[in-house]
Amino acid sequence: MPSADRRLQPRREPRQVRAELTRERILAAAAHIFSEYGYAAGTTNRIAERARISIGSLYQYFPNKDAILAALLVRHIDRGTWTQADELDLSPGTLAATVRALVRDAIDNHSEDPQLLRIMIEEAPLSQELLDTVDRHGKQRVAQIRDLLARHPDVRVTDLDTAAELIVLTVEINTHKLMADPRPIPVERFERELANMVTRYLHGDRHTE
Amino acid sequence: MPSADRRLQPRREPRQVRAELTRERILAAAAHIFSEYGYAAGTTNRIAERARISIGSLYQYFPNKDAILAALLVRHIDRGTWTQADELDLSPGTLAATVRALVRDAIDNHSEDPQLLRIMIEEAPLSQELLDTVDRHGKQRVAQIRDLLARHPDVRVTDLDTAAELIVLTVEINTHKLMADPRPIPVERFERELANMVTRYLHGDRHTE
DNA sequence: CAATATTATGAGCAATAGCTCAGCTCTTCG
DNA sequence: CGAAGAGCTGAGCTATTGCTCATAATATTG
Repeated sequence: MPSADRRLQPRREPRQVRAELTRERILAAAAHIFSEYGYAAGTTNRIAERARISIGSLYQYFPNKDAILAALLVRHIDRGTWTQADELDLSPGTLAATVRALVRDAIDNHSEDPQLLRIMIEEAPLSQELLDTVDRHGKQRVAQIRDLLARHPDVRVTDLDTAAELIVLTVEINTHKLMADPRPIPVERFERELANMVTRYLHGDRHTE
Repeated sequence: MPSADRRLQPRREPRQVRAELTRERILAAAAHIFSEYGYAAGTTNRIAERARISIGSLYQYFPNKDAILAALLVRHIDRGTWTQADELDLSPGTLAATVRALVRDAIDNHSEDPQLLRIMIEEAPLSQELLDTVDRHGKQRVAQIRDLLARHPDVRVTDLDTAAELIVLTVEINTHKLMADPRPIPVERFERELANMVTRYLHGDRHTE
């Protein structure tokens, strides 16, 4: 009843089932369109067309184009399920297995729609807020891995902070490229070697220090 | 004298010094603008403005916006100077030093303008031709590294193809992220650990195989 | 079955971008 | 000097895109 000039968030909440469905349709369509055309060429009209709704309806659910991609990103982050440290075997002699589990996690979390993911983080003009969200999750993940390294008896690297950062980055990013590119190398082989590399790094050895 | 309707390449060749200078000015301006605004928001008008020439002149040197970025990319690739295998010490016990040289190479080649480089390969709509050029250089680099691994007596990994691919990707991409991000970790530490990781991987060890 | 709230529609506005072209200025050279 | 061609100019055309709004359709409620 008061202030008659809001309209910051188009549509407060969907009240009917129909609305929920439409919202989902938009997101699904957007995922397809962005994935196929990229962010810039993935126009809102194209998204509406694919969702089989009018462009006007689309803008009742999202205040602008960026918000659509933001919703997709948040959804992806929320879905991302990494195995927790307490589900892992930390007894001596199990480092190789532990690392392999981490690598597999990364691959699983990127297998859904690698192309879309790439576009979300590489092409999209992420708002500061979104960037912060992504960053927060990244830092959390690094801290988690750092903690794991600290607990595992087989780990012999000294600079745990750098190691954790390096590992997360390496695993994440190699997975990215692996999924996005037309595989130049079989996934299993790549997975095995990537795990090997990380494992050997963590074991430390006499040649480097 | 014949066919009066070409005009595929605006401006065949600069005949006067002035023209060369203008061309350079455009490229320099474009590098700045793309680097600051990104590809989409780096408009041709902005580039012309920064180069202090008219928009019309710009289009006498480049047929379209993409061509400008293509020129920048080609230039970067051409400039990229990787140390050759025959400049490296391949005697036993030198693997750590060799790897460190490779890592340093990567960092050097990205230190000029990391932001621009990121935009060139991540945001730009590269033509198939350009993609091929990039790809060709990538493959060449991988082959080079594979060869190096095969020659070096300290290398104990068996799957050289996968190893080469993995190393190039890892080093390249870690460097990327390192330069682009507001450093969360000092460069030297990261460089050292990255080199350590690769070195230990190549040495192989008893824990993995 | 009204009356009201919610959801859907799509023509079209405003902004912006890539790019053209008719004509100008400057350089070159006999 | 002066003519011819190389190089430069920038208003503005064309196309596209994100997004609005007046209106209609559908759902809900009393």
